[in-house]
Amino acid sequence: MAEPGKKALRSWRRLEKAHDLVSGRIEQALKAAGLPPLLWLRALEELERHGDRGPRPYELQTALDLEQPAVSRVLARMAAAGLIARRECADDRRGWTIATTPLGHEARVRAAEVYATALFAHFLAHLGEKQARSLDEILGDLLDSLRS
Amino acid sequence: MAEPGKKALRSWRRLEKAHDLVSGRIEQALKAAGLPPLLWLRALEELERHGDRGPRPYELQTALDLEQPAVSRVLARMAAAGLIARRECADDRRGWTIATTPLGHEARVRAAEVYATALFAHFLAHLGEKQARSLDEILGDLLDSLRS
DNA sequence: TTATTATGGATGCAATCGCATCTACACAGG
DNA sequence: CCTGTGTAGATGCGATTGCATCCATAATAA
Repeated sequence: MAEPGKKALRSWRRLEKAHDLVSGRIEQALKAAGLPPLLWLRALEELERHGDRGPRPYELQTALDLEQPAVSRVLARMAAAGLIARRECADDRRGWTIATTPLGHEARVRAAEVYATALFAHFLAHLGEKQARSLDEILGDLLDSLRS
Repeated sequence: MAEPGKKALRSWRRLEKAHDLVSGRIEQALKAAGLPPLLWLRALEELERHGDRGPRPYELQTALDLEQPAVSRVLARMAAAGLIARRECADDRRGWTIATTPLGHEARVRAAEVYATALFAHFLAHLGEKQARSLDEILGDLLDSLRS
């Protein structure tokens, strides 16, 4: 193939920079509001999605795309903070199921709000309708291609 | 303003994921080749750009977009690895100028090669010419808007 | 049953980062 | 010359991560 082209190379640098800037600002907004980091929000959202019987840690691993030790520690911290609770798992005594506490639910609601606001302020507000659609499509194709 | 729109929201998720996937793979390629991480490569490239009289640490800070302590430590590690050398700064005895060693130069060349190959394999090869141009433009506008 | 292997989770260790702080030198003003 | 303020860098601390390892239980097979 011919030279990658400067535009293409530059697009990667820009993607990196945009990611760093936006996620940095969102993280900062959460911290400023006295809320847990994005990762915890993701975990709480994933819990909520599971209905009555909370998921097992290993299920979160794929959903959050983390290494197993990372999951173990995040959950330990969240439990220590009172946002989740360990529930005995009847059919497998090695593991446990994750239950959201009322405190955890409240944190999730507030964090989601702050997150949405920050994401809008630091990303969505800077994109036109057409640009957003185009970006979504290009990145969707890219991800498909990367995973195949 | 109206609802952000699902496409727009999704585009952020996708940008995050694409960034994580691609940078993860590049980092992995460097490690597999026994080479230092991306950050070191960035630093070495920045040094090369400076010509004869190497830059001061604080100059790298803005170029690499790092916190000051991070710069201090990266440079300490790179010096320990023999890739750079501290040179006394005649006109300011608080600081020093950074000099690339032959070893550092060689590492930069090899890392740049691996980096380019990995970036192509894990990013550029998955983008069409038109998509790359569009991505570059959208992200360029976004960054301009974010920084203003 | 018992031995083997696989799997869910936890933990020890080294490396790294953000934040606050600290030291040393520079550059004023008096 | 001396004192106060600013700036270049380094360092201590707590938090987090990746990697390897370890423990306990499950599942399978002999």
